[in-house]
Amino acid sequence: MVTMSDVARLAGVSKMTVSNVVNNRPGVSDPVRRRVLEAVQQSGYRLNVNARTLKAGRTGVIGLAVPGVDQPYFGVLGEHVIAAAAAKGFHVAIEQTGAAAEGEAEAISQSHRLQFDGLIISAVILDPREQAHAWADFPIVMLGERDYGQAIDHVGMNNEAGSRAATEHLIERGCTRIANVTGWSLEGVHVGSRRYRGYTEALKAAGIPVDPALVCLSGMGQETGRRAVHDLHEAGVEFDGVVAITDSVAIGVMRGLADLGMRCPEDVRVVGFDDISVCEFLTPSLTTVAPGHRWMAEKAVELIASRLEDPSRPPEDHTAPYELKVRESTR
Amino acid sequence: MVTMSDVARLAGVSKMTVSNVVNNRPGVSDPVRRRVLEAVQQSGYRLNVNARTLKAGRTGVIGLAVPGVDQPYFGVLGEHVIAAAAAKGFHVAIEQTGAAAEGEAEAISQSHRLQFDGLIISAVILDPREQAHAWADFPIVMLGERDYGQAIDHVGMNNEAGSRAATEHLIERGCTRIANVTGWSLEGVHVGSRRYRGYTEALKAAGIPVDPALVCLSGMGQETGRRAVHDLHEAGVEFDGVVAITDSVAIGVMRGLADLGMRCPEDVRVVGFDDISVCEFLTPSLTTVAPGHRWMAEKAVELIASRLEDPSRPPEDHTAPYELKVRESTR
DNA sequence: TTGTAGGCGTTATCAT
DNA sequence: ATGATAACGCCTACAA
Repeated sequence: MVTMSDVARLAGVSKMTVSNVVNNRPGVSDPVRRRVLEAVQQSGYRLNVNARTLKAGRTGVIGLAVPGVDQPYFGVLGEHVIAAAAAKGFHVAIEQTGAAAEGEAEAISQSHRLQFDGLIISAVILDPREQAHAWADFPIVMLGERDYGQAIDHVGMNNEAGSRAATEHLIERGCTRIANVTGWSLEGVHVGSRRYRGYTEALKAAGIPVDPALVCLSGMGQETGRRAVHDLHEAGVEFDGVVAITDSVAIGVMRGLADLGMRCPEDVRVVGFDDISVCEFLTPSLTTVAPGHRWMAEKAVELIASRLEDPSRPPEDHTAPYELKVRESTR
Repeated sequence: MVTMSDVARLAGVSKMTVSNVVNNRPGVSDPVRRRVLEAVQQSGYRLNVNARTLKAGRTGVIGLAVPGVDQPYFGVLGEHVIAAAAAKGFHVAIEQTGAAAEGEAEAISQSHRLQFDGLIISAVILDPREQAHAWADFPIVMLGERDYGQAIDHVGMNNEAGSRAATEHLIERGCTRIANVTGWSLEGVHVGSRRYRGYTEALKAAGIPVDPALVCLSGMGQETGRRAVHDLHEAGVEFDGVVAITDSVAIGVMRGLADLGMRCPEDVRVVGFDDISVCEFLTPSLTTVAPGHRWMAEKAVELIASRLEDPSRPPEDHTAPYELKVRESTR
């Protein structure tokens, strides 16, 4: 490996001067600078970031813990986090939690404080307050939920408002029997319960009673959406609209409708959440709530960076703007 | 930050003994070991991986350079690479190249050799041979293409055979006017030209002439697939089957067909490539070539690991098994 | 079994 | 403007 010392010898200067040139610091005369750059070229020298960060006490790597990058939503999120981090000179190491509590706890407490300058975590299961002891002044940004009691940096989206807007939209379109195909549970604070709340608020505001038969606890995947529709059908439940917890679930729902010969949007209107890129190209294209991925990613990286600069800064809580994208599935 | 010295002082031993205990090395008496572990507990000491790897010259991080994790195919690939790497004790840092030559060259030559133990790169544009000088004995695995002249470790899929199987399948189904919606160019060695070749082979074997009017150079996204269908239609070209270069393109194609009131599979049969998870849930579900993501990911990580152990090992070239998944779009 | 010395590649600090 | 020195936290090699 070519080191600064090698370059220094080659250029006939000291290590320090090489360091100054390589890092574009002032206080080096033009001739010397030229000589050093030439030596760098010749030797093929590359800065050893590891050594640099050892000195700085930083690694330059931000961890991003998500359930799985194979899920389109997290893929898109990852894309934006990587871009935002790159803009600030950070690399991103992606950790997969498998949407399991152990995976998430692992991601937080295990080895990360050792390798990463900060962690952006999209916790699905874990209540991070339970893990508070594990990180103590290590920069963590929670993504996707709120209600962490201001104890921790957080970037969320407005789940209630988004879900409520989606439901109101269906009501405006004339739906009266609107199903909510949501996550695993309505208890606690998580995506499912939040979005369910938005759903019920919209119904109540419109004077429509909440019918438990229309609420499907299904999970979060495509297959679960499909099964939910089959279940509703088999139970003889009538419905003319579906608010799905995510686009993936909505896609499953649309597929389930097709299985049963129900047309979308003529018989049943469907709205999703996330605005993954395939939505626009489905037939029918899928109406959805776009949660401002880029906005969230940039804010999250910003929070990590600012906490590194000032570890004592009080926690901040940000909420991304959302937008309802109306497409054919609710025409 | 708590260092080994701190722990050593606390336990009343030397740094070295702490190091030995922390790394589970033999040659430490039980009482001392216990005392050290206690001190570690009390102080909250964590090993500084950075310092260790500065010494060892390794970081334990493998880079994965892909066009973008927001593309479903690369999301799935990333998922498997991360899992395979984790099984061998590596972290994965994902780099995005944006499918641009600069991005790819950057990913290879710029700073990575400094941070990563190896790089798995899915090069879309770049011919890596042109960059050969840039890495010299840095473990790189090329993903997705072949014909790198055995100069470099490579894990590919059988693009020709897969595409040929897809085309043959359409022929068997009775299609006679089969379009190929492919990448940017038919020249050179890349996914587009490879799969185009498989397409032509199948046609020739069946005695069907290759009609240039049926070959659409469109790009790689959903939108480009849709536009290709519109273009064919506007040009008055008749077709009853489409071999799309990727599932994303195929999804665009299906959407384009819907735009124009053409039914799939009744009027036009469509087959994709990649087997991204949404295929199964589309209406109609999409027939596609599954390229063995997991197999490729595991092999790639294996190659990095083995090259780290033996840098002089000759380059290997592996080809993943593929499988045609027949679904409704070609019924 | 335990400790000491030296160095990995870089940078901050202080001299020159 | 440039250089010498001493860290950063750990590990290898050797000494005790």
